[in-house]
Amino acid sequence: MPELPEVETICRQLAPYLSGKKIARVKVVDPLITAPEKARAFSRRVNGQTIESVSRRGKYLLLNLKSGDTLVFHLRMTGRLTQARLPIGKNYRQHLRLVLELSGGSALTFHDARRFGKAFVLSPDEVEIYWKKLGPEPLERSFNVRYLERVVGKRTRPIKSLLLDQSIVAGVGNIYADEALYRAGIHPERPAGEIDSAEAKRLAGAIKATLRRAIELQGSSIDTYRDARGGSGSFQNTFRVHRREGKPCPGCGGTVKKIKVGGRGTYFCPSCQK
DNA sequence: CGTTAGCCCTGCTGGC
DNA sequence: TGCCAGCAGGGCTAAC
Repeated sequence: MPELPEVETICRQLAPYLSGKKIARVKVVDPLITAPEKARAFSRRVNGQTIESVSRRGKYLLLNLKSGDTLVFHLRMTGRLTQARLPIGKNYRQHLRLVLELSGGSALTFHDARRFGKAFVLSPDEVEIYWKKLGPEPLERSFNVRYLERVVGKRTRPIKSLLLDQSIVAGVGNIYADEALYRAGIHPERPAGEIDSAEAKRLAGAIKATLRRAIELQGSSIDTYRDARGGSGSFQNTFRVHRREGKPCPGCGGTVKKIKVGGRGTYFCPSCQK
């Protein structure tokens, strides 16, 4: 469930930690994490490489290698990237999936309880193709009212499903879709095409404001999320509706409801969101 | 093309 | 108290 704010937090921490360091050794503890690429092929492309910079695209964390290749991580539900020292301690090995041993005795570890997470390498050509499938970054200018009005078009799917679609906008997940829709006063099941321009304006603003605030608070630490230094975010303390079923809506005092939208647990206030 | 359902995984929750 | 079915969900693919 790490979404844009969580990956951004990790990215900002890892940038100074990893930049300029050399990957001295790769240990693929669980080959499922690099699948379908074989652990050996993965290691060959990463081993000995220098990390030039660290960046983010949507929910993907990117290590830009000197070879021109990009080492891509996706944390999915329970993935964790952590700054570590060598050797990796015994009680640190539960759910350990991948270790990048770095020059100078430091390391980057990848833990993942549910094994949904991914690590893979893309060539410059592949990167270009890959990012084309993703929508704009929600915090950039290109994501605005006009864009939102255009993509809702005459689509019939629920607006929340549209927001979760990474080809529409990159980085919004279940938490921030719920919170942004609440902030915009829009019901998550509203057919996207019914969103008018005033609502589109509110929604674009709500998405940006929600993500910006979440980044300031270093993300939401619910379930297993921790940042690259093992720390917690605090945006979860400001949730208006997400995971607050049965609790009072901070706006009207009514009761927050939980439904399923596109197979995802969805929280909203029936009286504030129309 | 647009949309939806099912699958991958395993720790945790809720019901009995 | 102990057990276990079922839930959680991001992104991909298949199917409609």
